Amino acid sequence: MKEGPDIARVAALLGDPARANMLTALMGGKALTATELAQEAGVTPQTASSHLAKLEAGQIVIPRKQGRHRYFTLSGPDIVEALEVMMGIANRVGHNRVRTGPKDPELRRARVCYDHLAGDMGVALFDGLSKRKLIKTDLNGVALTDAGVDFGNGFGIDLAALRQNRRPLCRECLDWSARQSHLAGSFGAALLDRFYDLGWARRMSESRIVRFSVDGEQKFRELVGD
Amino acid sequence: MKEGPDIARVAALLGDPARANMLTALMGGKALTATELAQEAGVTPQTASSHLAKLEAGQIVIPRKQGRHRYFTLSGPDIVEALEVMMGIANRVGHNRVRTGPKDPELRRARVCYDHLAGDMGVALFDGLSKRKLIKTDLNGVALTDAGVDFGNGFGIDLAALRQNRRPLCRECLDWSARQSHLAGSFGAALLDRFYDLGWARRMSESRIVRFSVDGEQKFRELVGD
DNA sequence: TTCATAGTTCGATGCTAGTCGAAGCATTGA
DNA sequence: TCAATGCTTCGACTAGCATCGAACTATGAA
Repeated sequence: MKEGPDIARVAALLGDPARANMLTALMGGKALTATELAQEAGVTPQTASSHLAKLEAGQIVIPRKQGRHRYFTLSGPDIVEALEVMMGIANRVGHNRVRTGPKDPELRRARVCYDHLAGDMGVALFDGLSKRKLIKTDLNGVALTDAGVDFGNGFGIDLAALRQNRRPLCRECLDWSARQSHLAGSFGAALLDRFYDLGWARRMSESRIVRFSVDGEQKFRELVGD
Repeated sequence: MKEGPDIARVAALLGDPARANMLTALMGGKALTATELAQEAGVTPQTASSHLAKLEAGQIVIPRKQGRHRYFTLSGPDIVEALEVMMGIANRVGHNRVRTGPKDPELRRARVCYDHLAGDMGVALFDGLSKRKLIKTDLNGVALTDAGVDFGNGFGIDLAALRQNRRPLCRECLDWSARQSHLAGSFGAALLDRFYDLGWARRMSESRIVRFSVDGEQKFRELVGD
């Protein structure tokens, strides 16, 4: 190939299993150390180090030095978007991982995936909104229905503002614990924010766990029509 | 890696330069034969055949047999989306190709890129809309401004309908001939459709060339504020 | 039938990239 | 100063994969 890489270079960086595992781990939004990423990817620290060097050189991740740790984060929302789209493709064509997800039951139940709700409750949210016909899925993906727009506005979400953003309102994100879809996109993120604001749930510090209050979970169940 | 591939498998398929070239060629929306794709990728037919077999096995492309030709198309809009996102990333981090694009001057000037306008006129459209402040670019990408919404509706585009779709309204797509951005997304596609409807331009059959009428080009120039 | 074209399969080659063990820095804490 | 921890560099091994020449199949045309 005389012509340089371009897409191929980016895709190749995401195309190694170890690196892909690291990047999906980083989708949680939390900065992780090199050692943590090595564990996530299931490789030795040496190997991880070489992968991280490549990802850094390709500007897929950015490192931040703190004491004797190096914390890594994704270099931008476009990386998350790329990972989400490819998860969708992998899901569509049936390339599914054997991996069943985290062991921690709280993590399996409700956690943050980048900026939206994942885990069993994330899946329940997606299914509930579908059943109530507030979102609909077709060949192209997920979209808000008219009823969904009314619902969103009534729930305190400024849909007009969200639409200003390029980011799609709704997107399917494959849940790596439940292996079903949950709701991503700016609307998915806004919903989680409202859950926080309404006091239904709060994010545990230093972790991806989202913990619902008893009252909040009750309200959540009503919302998803349980 | 004990855990299976998932994203990595998809990304790896897009991560080879020859395959990436083929796929970008297919973004034009036109079905291409194996030989044409071999030329696009700059490899021998044998090599192309092996790549196409992989892409087919990974369900990235779908083949259609016709006479003694095999025509390939992308397996879905999500593939286009993935390619677009990765083009955006490659552009952001400065992984640009040396390749300067097609030689045919008509192709360089105005052509279809999947379903929107590319080439010099595509770039002019993007720049013109930016200059008139109908679209704005920020960290997250491109979005319609309020003025842009008014413009779109006035130009005969049903923005409300477009928003029903999950596909982002606006997206930057890196132009491989001009090496600058042109406007993709559902709004970009709708604009090109309007150009057709208004008789400003028409798509040449069996080619990606978009040919503007004299009058149409005049109107187009006014539109982009030249 | 004969020839030309489109495409694939096979086999050989050569290169790249992922992997890890061992050793080397660097930072922190005692 | 010494030890422990986090991370990287070096070197060696291996496997996989892209690549192409050559031969083969299939479709279509003369």
